[in-house]
Amino acid sequence: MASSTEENYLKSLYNLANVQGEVNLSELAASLQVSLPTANSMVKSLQKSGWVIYEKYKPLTLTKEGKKTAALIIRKHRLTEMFLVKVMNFGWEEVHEVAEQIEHIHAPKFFERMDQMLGFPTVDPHGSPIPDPQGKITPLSYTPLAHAKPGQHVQLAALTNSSTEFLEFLNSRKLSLGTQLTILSKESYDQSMVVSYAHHPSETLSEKVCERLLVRVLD
Amino acid sequence: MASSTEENYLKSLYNLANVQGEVNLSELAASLQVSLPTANSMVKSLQKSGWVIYEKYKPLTLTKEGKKTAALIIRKHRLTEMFLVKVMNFGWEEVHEVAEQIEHIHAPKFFERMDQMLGFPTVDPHGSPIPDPQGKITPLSYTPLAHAKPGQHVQLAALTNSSTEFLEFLNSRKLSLGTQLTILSKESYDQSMVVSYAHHPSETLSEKVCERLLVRVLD
DNA sequence: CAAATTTGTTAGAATAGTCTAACTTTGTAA
DNA sequence: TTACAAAGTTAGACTATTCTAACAAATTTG
Ligand SMILES: [Mn+2]
Ligand SMILES: [Mn+2]
Ligand SMILES: [Mn+2]
Ligand SMILES: [Mn+2]
Repeated sequence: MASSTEENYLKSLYNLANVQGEVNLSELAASLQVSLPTANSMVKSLQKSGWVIYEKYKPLTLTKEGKKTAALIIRKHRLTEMFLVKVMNFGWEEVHEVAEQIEHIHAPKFFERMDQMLGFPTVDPHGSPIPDPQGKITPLSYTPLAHAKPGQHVQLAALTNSSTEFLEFLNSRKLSLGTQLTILSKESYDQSMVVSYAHHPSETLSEKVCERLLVRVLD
Repeated sequence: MASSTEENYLKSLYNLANVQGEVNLSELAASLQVSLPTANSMVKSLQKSGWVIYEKYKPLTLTKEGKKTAALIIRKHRLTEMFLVKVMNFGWEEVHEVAEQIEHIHAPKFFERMDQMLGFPTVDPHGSPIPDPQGKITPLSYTPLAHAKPGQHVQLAALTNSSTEFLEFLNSRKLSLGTQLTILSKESYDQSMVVSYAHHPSETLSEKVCERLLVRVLD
């Protein structure tokens, strides 16, 4: 059984895994806000437990078991976030910190019951996919708003970043998942976009924001 | 900030405190299932933190701060149990283990929201009082069923023991909080009682059971 | 390529929480 | 009031998780 600490390491490794599925020790240490030697020693111990493949000076890879364990923690995290938003009426900007703790609760039935009460959701409040009970995850293929063309109609489907500040920015603009946008224009100088949506006839979004908004193209 | 381990020690000290408010180290160690030296060293550290009054070879007492901290953890525990039963449809015999973990979550708003969704309950699913947000607890004054007299009408109000086995026994007899009982007779040989209640014209309850059932006398 | 920089490793130490073995104090009972 | 038992303490050790300082390997740059 993984400790909370180990679970957080596995989760970071899973989330950091890029195309190669490889992660540098430095990235891992930075993401968990621990020193390099701390990450180094934990990685060795995760290897002993069979969750990580590690060779001196080489990048890290999760084993099959490690990936599954990580995915199941992410499942608990995202189900919790959905539960907090849908059942307990939290805002999407308030749920991450609580979920960061509740994901470590060992009580299968607790999460099964959440899942059931929520009607077996497939995405969390930020549009990220919820791994299934076997740890399988269906990656969603949305487009960054930044890639959309003027004149297109799109619907906000997910975010590539769910920091509290970003979520509060979206709240301030009344942007939420499902919001339908029309792209009015794109400024070629700074890649900012002018969009319109319900009660907002013209809103300018910076490139940074447009990169972080994932949309479903409607036409 | 107390660690989960420290919180469990405070909670045990609080629950073990007898009339004098004093607890022996052995009781504490037994209740937490740790060795005597483990409890001894933790007690010293709780003293350093100002939660416990301790002198070599003397019984232990919680400080005012220690009592409040303990009561607030118990509050989280009992609110959680109530939430699991009322909102998430768990049985009263299933909630203790989960609450034992969730009581350590640091997220005031999470518990405030539970409280609100539950309509600010004053007792948990086993009839134990829920401390208020200031850590104040209103002790309930119920009578053990064992003290009731034949002919009396009583209502099941709380339990002095909430072990899974006992709760499953009560489930098997369809006994739950609120059940109204009529005492038919008491066997002077073994102190067992014969009672009747909805759809149960005659049920015999052992002395052990009668001691653990707390009732409100209706007439 | 050699130097500089970044990345990763090792050594050594600290804290929290736990244990067993050995010993001491306190309380009980003959 | 001594003797035994129960309760409590100390010493020493172990694992988990973390750190800083010192050093080494790998990578990038001029
Ligand atoms: Mn999250
Ligand atoms: Mn976490
Ligand atoms: Mn309980
Ligand atoms: Mn607990």
